[in-house]
Amino acid sequence: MKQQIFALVDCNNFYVSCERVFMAEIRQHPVIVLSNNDSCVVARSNEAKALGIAMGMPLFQCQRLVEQHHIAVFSSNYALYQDLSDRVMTVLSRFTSTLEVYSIDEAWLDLSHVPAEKLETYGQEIRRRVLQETGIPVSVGIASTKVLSKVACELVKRHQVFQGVLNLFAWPEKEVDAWLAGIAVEDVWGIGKRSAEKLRPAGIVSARALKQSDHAWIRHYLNVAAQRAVLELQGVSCLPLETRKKPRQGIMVSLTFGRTIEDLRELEEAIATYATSAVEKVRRQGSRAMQVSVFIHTNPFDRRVPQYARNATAALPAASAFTPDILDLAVALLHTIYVPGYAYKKAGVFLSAFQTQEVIQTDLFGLFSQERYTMQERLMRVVDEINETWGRNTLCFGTQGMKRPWSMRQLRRSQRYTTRWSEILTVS
DNA sequence: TCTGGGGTCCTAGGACCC
DNA sequence: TCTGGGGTCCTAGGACCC
Repeated sequence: MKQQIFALVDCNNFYVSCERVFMAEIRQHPVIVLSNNDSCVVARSNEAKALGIAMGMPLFQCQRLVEQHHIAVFSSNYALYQDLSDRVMTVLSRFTSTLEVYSIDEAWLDLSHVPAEKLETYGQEIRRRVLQETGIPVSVGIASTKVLSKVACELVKRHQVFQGVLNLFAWPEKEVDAWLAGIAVEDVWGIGKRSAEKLRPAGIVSARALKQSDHAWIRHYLNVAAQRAVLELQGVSCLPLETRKKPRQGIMVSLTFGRTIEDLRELEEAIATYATSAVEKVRRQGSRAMQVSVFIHTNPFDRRVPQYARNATAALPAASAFTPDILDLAVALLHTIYVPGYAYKKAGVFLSAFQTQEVIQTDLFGLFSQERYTMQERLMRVVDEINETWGRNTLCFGTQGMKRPWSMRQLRRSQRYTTRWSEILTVS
């Protein structure tokens, strides 16, 4: 069988790069992007990394660095990032018939159709096209397995000399092993901090040591995921490309509030808002949900306030993607777990036990008739279309509240340049 | 003062069945 | 004295990922 060729394309500091596309003045400047509520750092430019800003660091912990070095700070602008991601993926799809979109900023391409001696050039061409058509810089790692292509990408980012593309096929194994020795075992895809801690006593601290270990022993000592990582490092492909988008098995919407909430009425608004958004996602993937879960909790970081956390789950009488069904149950569940007197900081709604919309479950009494489903579906389609065209929550349910004073803080969001006419880039 | 959100897969253990 | 054994399904929790 012919050797499969995997190319991983990874957008460099993706969220930062998205902001830079529309703001020439921050292209040479340290930049960070924050998580919801402007709390933690989730993306950093190379300049910001060099200044010592760590991934996941709360903003207040690096506030001084930010001021000292005039670091540009952004709230996350998911509408912008998702749209630019879609454009990047469109460009990539022209280079292969087999594309796996792995995350918002990464994709695997099957390059088995490219002759070995042209791989490097092909990778460079991918980079050039993506940059030219979207403004996003990417790194390309080419190898015989997914894990090795991840390693290649990591090396590209560490060493300027590769100029954005590393094809591991072009290097002797000895050379590759020397590079692997410089990569910590927890930086191997699939090996996390916990597993790395367990590997240390066995003297396995680098990717090279992991590669040279006995995969059967690793399986016994850790688990099957770690075993696959070993085999993949050895060039045995265990993780195939997955091009079919599998429908989600569960859909979660959970957000930290901009401030704490004590009032049941406000919690209802939050739960209703999250439930509405979750069921929208369920409809978008063509499913109906049978099971609804709700959770609320106080701020676990705040030691001074009494803590409380609970969740509740219940099943609907029949699977539904009709917002009022989900909304009613979610709010009812909230009532079963709400206890007054706590300062709630976060809540969430989780929908699961999906069925596809082709399946119609009817019952003896005609409560869930075909007509009823059709009517509900039509109504939801109209609501979705209006909200898509005129912006989220143009049409919404009363329970969601109007002002939503608890909603998240996003003080530094850039314009949604590519998805809202009113926010399009102006040139003066 | 200030600490993200949304997923997947695997495993162990209990319930249940024959 | 001595109290089977194997299979399946479900659930909760752990680990990992971006």
